[in-house]
Amino acid sequence: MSCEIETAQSLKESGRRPTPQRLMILSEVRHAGEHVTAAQILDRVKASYPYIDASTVYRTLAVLKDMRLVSETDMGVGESMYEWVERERHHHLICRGCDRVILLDDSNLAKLGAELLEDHGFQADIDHFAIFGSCKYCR
Amino acid sequence: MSCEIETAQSLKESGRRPTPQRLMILSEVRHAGEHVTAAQILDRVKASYPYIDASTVYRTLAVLKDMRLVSETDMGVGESMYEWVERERHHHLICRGCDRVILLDDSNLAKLGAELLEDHGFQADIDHFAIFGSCKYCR
DNA sequence: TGCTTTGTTGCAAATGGTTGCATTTGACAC
DNA sequence: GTGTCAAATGCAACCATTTGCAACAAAGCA
Repeated sequence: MSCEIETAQSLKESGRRPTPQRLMILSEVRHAGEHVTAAQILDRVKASYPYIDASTVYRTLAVLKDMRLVSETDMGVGESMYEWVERERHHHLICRGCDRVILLDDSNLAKLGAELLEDHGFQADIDHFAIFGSCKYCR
Repeated sequence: MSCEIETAQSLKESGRRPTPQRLMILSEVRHAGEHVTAAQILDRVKASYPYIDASTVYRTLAVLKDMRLVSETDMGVGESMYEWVERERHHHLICRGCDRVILLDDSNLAKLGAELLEDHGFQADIDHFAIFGSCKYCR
């Protein structure tokens, strides 16, 4: 909960309040490496503030998702994975056969986004996709 | 539960059993119009067979999804929507602003699928995508 | 300063969906 | 038919997530 002044400002500007809870949560998401689950965030915030409730975590993540500061992705395990949206956008190809996860840079999906904009005037939020299928070894 | 002999055969061929429950469920999905929720299927099957359990519905839908006979899509409402996979594949663009749903034919996503196959040898199961974003009126 | 409005929280309860397990059923071989 | 075995079912318990609500706390305004 230190270098989040910028995000706090964005929250304020959209008529929301940068509460301590929210700052703790967003700091955790931001400084966790790749993907984190809501339960992990809850645990980590609880370490410094044990009174936080799971619903607050989920609600905050929804707000951050709305502001497109975090992405939520269903990677096929029981829970959603959350991630701070960095400048380097990426996606995942997930094999149903061997559960292998292949990293996919943004080029293919950026192309799709451009097409949707051109063909339908639709600005697609393609931040972090998980595409299921069969990898080359399992086909 | 009448014209499902063909599907029953496919079930058998993949070492699964075409049980009455499964036939009732798949008949409901097939003859419901576009998208149905698991709860709707459960209700409708219960009308003729009240002992059916929700878990059976979910498990059967998972099997049918596995066989790529139905698609499961998160359209942004709480529950997943299920749909019989017809020859005409399609997708949806969902506006976060006005909740408008734009029908999208398969061409753009088929192209993406072909690219993924070529670039990564990955056979993507792109049966029924829901892509969120902003429509031309809300941008 | 006090009053009101609005956003946020924590709690509890509900919801959608999954899982473990004992029991039942269907398919197949003898 | 009868026995065997794996697959499928129903039930109950469970898990992740959402919702309703009362209490509270900023922010805006008289």
